Amino acid sequence: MAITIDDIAKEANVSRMTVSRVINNFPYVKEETRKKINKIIKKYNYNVNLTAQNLAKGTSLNLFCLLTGIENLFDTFYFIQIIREVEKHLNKKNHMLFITNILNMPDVSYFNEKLEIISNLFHSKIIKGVIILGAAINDDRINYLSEKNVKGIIIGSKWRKKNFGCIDINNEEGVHKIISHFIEHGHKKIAIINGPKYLTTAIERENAYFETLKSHKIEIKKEYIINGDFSKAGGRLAVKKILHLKDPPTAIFTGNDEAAIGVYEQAQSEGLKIPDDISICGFDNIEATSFLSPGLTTIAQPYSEIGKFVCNSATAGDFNIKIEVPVSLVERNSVKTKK
Amino acid sequence: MAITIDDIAKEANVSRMTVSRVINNFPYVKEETRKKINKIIKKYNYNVNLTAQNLAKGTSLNLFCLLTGIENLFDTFYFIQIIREVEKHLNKKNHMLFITNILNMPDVSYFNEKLEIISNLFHSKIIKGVIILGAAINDDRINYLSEKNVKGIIIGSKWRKKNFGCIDINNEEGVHKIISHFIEHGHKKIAIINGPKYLTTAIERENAYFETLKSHKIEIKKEYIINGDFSKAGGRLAVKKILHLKDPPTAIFTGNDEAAIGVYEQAQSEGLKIPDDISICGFDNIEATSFLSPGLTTIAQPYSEIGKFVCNSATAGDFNIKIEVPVSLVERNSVKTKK
DNA sequence: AAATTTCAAGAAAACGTTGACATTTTTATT
DNA sequence: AATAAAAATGTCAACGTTTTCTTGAAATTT
Repeated sequence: MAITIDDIAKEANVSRMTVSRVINNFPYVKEETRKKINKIIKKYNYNVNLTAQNLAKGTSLNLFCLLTGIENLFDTFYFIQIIREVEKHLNKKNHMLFITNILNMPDVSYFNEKLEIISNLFHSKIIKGVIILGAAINDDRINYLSEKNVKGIIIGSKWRKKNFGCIDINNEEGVHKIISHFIEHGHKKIAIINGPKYLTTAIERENAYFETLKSHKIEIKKEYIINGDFSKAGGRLAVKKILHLKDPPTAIFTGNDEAAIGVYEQAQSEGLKIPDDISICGFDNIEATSFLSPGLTTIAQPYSEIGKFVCNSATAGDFNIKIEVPVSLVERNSVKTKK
Repeated sequence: MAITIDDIAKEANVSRMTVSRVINNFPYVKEETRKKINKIIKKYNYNVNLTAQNLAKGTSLNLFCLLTGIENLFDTFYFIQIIREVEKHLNKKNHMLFITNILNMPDVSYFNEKLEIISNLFHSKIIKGVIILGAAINDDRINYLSEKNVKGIIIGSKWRKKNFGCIDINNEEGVHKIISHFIEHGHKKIAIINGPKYLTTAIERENAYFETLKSHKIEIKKEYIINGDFSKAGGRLAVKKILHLKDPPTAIFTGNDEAAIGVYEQAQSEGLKIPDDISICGFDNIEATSFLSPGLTTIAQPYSEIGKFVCNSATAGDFNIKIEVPVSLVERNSVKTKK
């Protein structure tokens, strides 16, 4: 049906091989012949068959599959920052990113089917590897792929699995910077809205909160630890609880920026002024917080750098990495000195 | 390197063909042989080579590529609703959706390279078709792909191109419902914050605004037509302008929901009460507006239905469609009767 | 018991390319 | 002009499957 290399060869009165050389820009083709062949290729709108090419060459296409779960609108805020940067760097290396959506729920129909396809695409060298965002501890998707010897990189998790490298930020460092920032501003009553325990991110941030307070000899109060889920709704709920305490905190560290958005909304809707009545710090520096007023002080993830690491490792086909990148404090206006 | 069908055949002491029959679940293999072969396949973790399979069969993988431009955070709000539904329906038919990000900017580096890859993937039967979201009039990406005889579907645009079908909502109907809704509530001073002229969506909505006002014999005021860009910032800016009019409108139709978010923010930050001081209607019913208070009255796109149409057409390989789906008014609390 | 049908399996070619090697043509050197 | 070197092109097998055709054995019918 479609035009093949043989059709072009016949029309040009040359062997198939000469056409192949032209396609692949190889030397040893007379300029005149090259031009003639190129003209015919244009004329017939011929496309190399990547399938045949791949089979013959034994090489892989420069495609990566980024696995994510975009059901949750707000996860998307974080994912999108990473995706943009990973993509930017991959583009530079002439690689292409495909995003696909598979929730971490093995009982959802098509869970196995889709992962099976990914596995097959990988082993058939159609995709070079998988990049996963938002992986939980014991993530079922990764377990499945790892078992099938699919290789890839996990972004934003310390949980590790055979065949998968991982890259994550230094959460301890970030939390330390936040808590120190609060303390420097005279705060001692510091609450935390933590995240779900199936994320290493949440665990690390919570533990670092404990450690830092301890090292500053500040008493850890149970009432100041609010179980959240890194969601906006969780942020709102947490504020409602905290406000009714006899001795409310003066500062809140929300485990991520999304929860901070909820905190802002609830606090402001209850007539509280930020930062006068309550100081807040987030974590992640997602673009979506740029709409908050006053500006949210938070920890910036080096998105671009993460993208670069992922890209280098992925394009080199070296998935056996474990990288931790540093973070920085972005001071805006949500923290005020306590008198 | 990787295990092939021949390796399995040799180990099982059968011909390659028998293994192939087992892989494809064909008859005429003794149950005993089948079991033996399956065991060996498991043992070696053998995967069919899709590349070879595709070449031999001449078939296509069940993959679709959804092309979008997620640079803009807010476009994402709309895209994600569509993507979710398209995907849901494709899953049901055992097809898989890959999302990839290419901005409609031909001068951006890698523009051609990436589109060329997509074209090749299509012609090599690795992807079955392309689905495009957020296409502009004369969209460069579509022009490129269409020229290369890549087939696909354009969602949310009336602009048509060879090899591409399109599916869109009835914008006239939606606008008519909004304006009528305003008028029924006693409003006659109705402003519009329109969208960029390179989107058929924006043009249709604006034209329908004129038509509907005319048919109701309401004078069209130039000051009530604000040039926006379907963005939140545009919404804010528009409100600033409108407030300083000597004779301000009592109702605002924002061309989409995103702009409505901006309108809410600006209006509320200036102390205006919605809907008491100003009534507002959006368009699209994106999930992100669920956070607005009071709830935004808007036009709901039948996302699920759109997804179904796209899916049916795509899986059938019939891209020669032109579908328009009806919309409905979702009444919430952003419109009040004018006394 | 012979003839027919069904079942189980294999052999060879094909899918559209490229890699390794071989051959022919052109150019440069003596 | 003969020879060597370089350039241009061609041949054939290979990549890992499936399709089509063939063969032999087993089961069924006559």
